[in-house]
Amino acid sequence: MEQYVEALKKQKIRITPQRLAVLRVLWNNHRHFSTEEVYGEVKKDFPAISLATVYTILDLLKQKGLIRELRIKSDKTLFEARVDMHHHFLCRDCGTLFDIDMKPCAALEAMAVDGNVIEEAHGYFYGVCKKCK
Amino acid sequence: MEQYVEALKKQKIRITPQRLAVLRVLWNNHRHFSTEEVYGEVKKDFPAISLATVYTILDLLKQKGLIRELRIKSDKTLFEARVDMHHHFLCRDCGTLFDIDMKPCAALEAMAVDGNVIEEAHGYFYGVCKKCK
DNA sequence: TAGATTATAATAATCATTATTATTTAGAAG
DNA sequence: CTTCTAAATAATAATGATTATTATAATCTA
Ligand SMILES: [Mn+2]
Ligand SMILES: [Mn+2]
Ligand SMILES: [Zn+2]
Ligand SMILES: [Zn+2]
Repeated sequence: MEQYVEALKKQKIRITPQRLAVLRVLWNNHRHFSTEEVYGEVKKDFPAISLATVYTILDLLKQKGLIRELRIKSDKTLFEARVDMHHHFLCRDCGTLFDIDMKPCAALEAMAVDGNVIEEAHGYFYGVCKKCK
Repeated sequence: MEQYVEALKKQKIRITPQRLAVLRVLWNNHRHFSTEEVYGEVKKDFPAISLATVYTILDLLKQKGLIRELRIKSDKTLFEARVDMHHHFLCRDCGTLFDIDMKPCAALEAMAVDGNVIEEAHGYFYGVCKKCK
């Protein structure tokens, strides 16, 4: 309860029940959520919340670095609690989406050496997972 | 002229002026195109073409592996002629999008060893390019 | 050259996301 | 604790990229 308040205060974000609820959903479930899914979860405890508000809050939390945005599935944007660098694998058979932890890739170093500044790196892998194979 | 026909035949795709025109745009310009941009280019030589047709053709060419699809910019899908593995950098200042050539990352090997089959790998990098820095 | 199959053009529909705005709320100041 | 102002929310409309529909036209096989 208090950890969410702390996190928002640290980013100088006003404390509202809606924001706490959204943050709680993502931090309590280490999965990848679409906006609609977050909306569905939050509504359980907060039936009056508006979908537009969920969109706004997710965008805010992303800007402040409290959550991360994903664009691996064609249509919908996804969000997750993990903000450390990791990548994603999407199985084209079962549709499962899972995290991939990897060491900093050599390519990143090369870019930096070349003079560019990399602030974000997303590795999106598509294929067939070991279960489906 | 003949190379486009060859490419389509090899994939058992019916030859139509519209398909040749779309393929020509991408193969003659090594850039990243939105669907609207392809549409604009094709219309110069083919004023009667429909935007919906361009969407359909781009999807077909992608399925057949003749072109590649990109989803690094938030809203619009991009397409390009290069189908070999390479990655992309998007500068948040000037908006420039450029290719990054890199050796197969160690992460790919790790995935394969773990039993998954990777069919596609997209590295999306966001930051500030050397010009803007 | 004919005829079945497939593609195109025109247009409507979809649907995720964003914009708008009246109302409500958070939090600072007294 | 109460007041006040800036900011947030709810409700809803608008946007815009993509997809679906369908009548017409073109491809290509035999
Ligand atoms: Mn993840
Ligand atoms: Mn490229
Ligand atoms: Zn699978
Ligand atoms: Zn730049």
